[in-house]
Amino acid sequence: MKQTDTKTLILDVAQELIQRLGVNCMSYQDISNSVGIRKASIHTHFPRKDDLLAALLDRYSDRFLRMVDGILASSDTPEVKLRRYCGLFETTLSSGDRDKVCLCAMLGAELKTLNHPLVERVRCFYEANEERLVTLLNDGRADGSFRIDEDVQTTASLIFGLLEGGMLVARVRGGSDQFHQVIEQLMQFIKV
Amino acid sequence: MKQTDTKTLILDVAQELIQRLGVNCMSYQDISNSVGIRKASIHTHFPRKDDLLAALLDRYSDRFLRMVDGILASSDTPEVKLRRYCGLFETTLSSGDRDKVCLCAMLGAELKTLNHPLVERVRCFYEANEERLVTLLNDGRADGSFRIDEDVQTTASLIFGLLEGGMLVARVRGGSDQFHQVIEQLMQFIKV
DNA sequence: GTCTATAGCGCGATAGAC
DNA sequence: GTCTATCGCGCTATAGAC
Repeated sequence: MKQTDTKTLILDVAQELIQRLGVNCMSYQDISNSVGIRKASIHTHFPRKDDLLAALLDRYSDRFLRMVDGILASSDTPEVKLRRYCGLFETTLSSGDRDKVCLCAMLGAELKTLNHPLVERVRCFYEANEERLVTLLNDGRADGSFRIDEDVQTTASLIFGLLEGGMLVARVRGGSDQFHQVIEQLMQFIKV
Repeated sequence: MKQTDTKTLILDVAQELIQRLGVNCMSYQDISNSVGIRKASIHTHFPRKDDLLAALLDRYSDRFLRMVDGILASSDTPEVKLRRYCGLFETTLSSGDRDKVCLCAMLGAELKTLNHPLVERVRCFYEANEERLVTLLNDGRADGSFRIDEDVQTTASLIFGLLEGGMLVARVRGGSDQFHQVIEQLMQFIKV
């Protein structure tokens, strides 16, 4: 049973700050205050800010996609699987101070301020999610639970865009409650 | 015939910078370089940065909602009106360097870094848009062109969330082409 | 690995001449 | 209204002691 090391604590705090404020309002000083370490010491673990962001994105992407794959591998029906997938985004929005969005939603919005290696990571996260959605939608179409016309990829883009982008909008209006209803209506559109 | 004054030029450049990079990467120095004026002179027109942002949001909101009201007041069918409304967002994404999003989409993402008077303006923009959408959807339901179940307000939130939030996601994947297809599929969901 | 100290830069904002 | 000059701050990053 290993205790949480400093590196992990730094990543935890950085992630929370970005999810709330954005990458350009997350500073080594802010992390320093929360972790209880001097800001110069952070450079021991992550020499440059891009190193920290790359490590953070890799960790986040791994964790998130592992949860998604867990859902896909379950024995649930496609409809339940899709609901559970949407639930991942709902949980992010409603957890803690209720003002956190997906890490890659914030980074996507601030994409033009990121360096190339980070841009690629965000893009990969989006693509990986849409790939999983395509699989899920095809399964649901095969067993007759979803009514999807021709272009499954576009439907996947629609769903992901609504979840990932819509949570940024939902936060402005004040809530995960409204976000939940929107997702429910999306399900009605897709269900046969 | 009045020529474009400095104040307008400053707002134009500031808007472009925010739509591309976000509010926290828009500086008086950047504006200075593009407008061809020293950065100290900008304070003559907008003493504090929040003054500039407030004026910018008011101008943007007025212009955008005037276009929306123009669409609503036209003699088009509800379906055409909705397509034209979606077109406003498509145009933003495909104009210029193809990497601009709605001003209030960026500000919504960075909401937690804004001061209260600005937060209210973003919130009002969202509400005003959803109000117009509710009207449009009710019209379409009345004349039988839209098949919407019970909760028109939720459908409006869904559409606005997909347009406003989805354009942030679409920009990452590379395009207004994909965004256009997503909107087309949304129309298929809504049409009777 | 953590600390103190500091370099070097960009930022928003102000003062005062023209 | 625009300019030059400057202040004070926060930022990323580095150097060197412990």
